[in-house]
Amino acid sequence: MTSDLIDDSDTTETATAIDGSEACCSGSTGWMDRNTADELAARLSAAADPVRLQVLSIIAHAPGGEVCACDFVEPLGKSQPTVSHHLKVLTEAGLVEGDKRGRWIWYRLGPSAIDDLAGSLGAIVAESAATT
Amino acid sequence: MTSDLIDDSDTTETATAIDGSEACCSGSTGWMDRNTADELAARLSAAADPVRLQVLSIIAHAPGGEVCACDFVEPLGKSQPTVSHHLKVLTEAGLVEGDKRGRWIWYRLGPSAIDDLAGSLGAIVAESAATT
DNA sequence: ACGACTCATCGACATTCATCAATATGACTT
DNA sequence: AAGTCATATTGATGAATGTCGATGAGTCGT
Repeated sequence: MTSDLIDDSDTTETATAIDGSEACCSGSTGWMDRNTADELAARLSAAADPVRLQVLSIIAHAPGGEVCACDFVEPLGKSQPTVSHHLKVLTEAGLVEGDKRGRWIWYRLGPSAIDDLAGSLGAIVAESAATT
Repeated sequence: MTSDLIDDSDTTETATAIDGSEACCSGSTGWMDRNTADELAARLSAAADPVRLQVLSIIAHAPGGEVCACDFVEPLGKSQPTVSHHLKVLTEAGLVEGDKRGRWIWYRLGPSAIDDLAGSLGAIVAESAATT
């Protein structure tokens, strides 16, 4: 096993912070541990849906940056329960926030949540530049 | 319907380029159409998996930016077919590329594919700054 | 208080997906 | 040619997910 062209001892020792402890220098010496991967994957999964991406886009294009929940149903062509479900997923991921004002709920983009997500993605390849 | 506090005529006319034609000014006037959302969601879904994120991270941290396929099995703790499956998904999404050299296949990150993905995500909120 | 309206929840269903064991394919070695 | 090794494919299975109809939980106006 292990192509034997890379003989850096035996594998599996590279993943750090498996026991929950932070990596020493905050930059992390090894590759992404499972806990971090699970967390990032969960946030990415919240965004990796066409309907939810459209929701985010609609909010981003709305004057004032706010959209009433009821105004998603018709443009998306999905039922009200389905839209409600997607808004819940986005909210739990922190990608959007909802303000209940009277009878309506106004949704806006979570503060820098999408940018943070994009940054986390870019950080993976950023490590590559350092190693290469 | 439609909170009637936003009375910009009737909805559903905002989505452009549904018939495949590009938006006029490349900046797109309306929100993301379904085709674009499907495509972005597909690429994001390829990255939205803990095992595949670890694969990307392992490659990014590898000296030379290349990793033999066989060197994923042990660190990931997944079976060889499972790893092969994930590498296929990542390859089809353009996130990684594989070079078959002799008996082994060496994987490296796709050229700027991850950055493009992160950029597409950031572009959503970027539209928001323009509208707000 | 009643009715109308907005949104969330529940139950059900179909689809997709991650995973593995078994097997096939292809490449190098002897 | 036979054997060994690396990777892909197949088939099966259990879990997660997107979707909707029906219903419930609040909120406003009359």
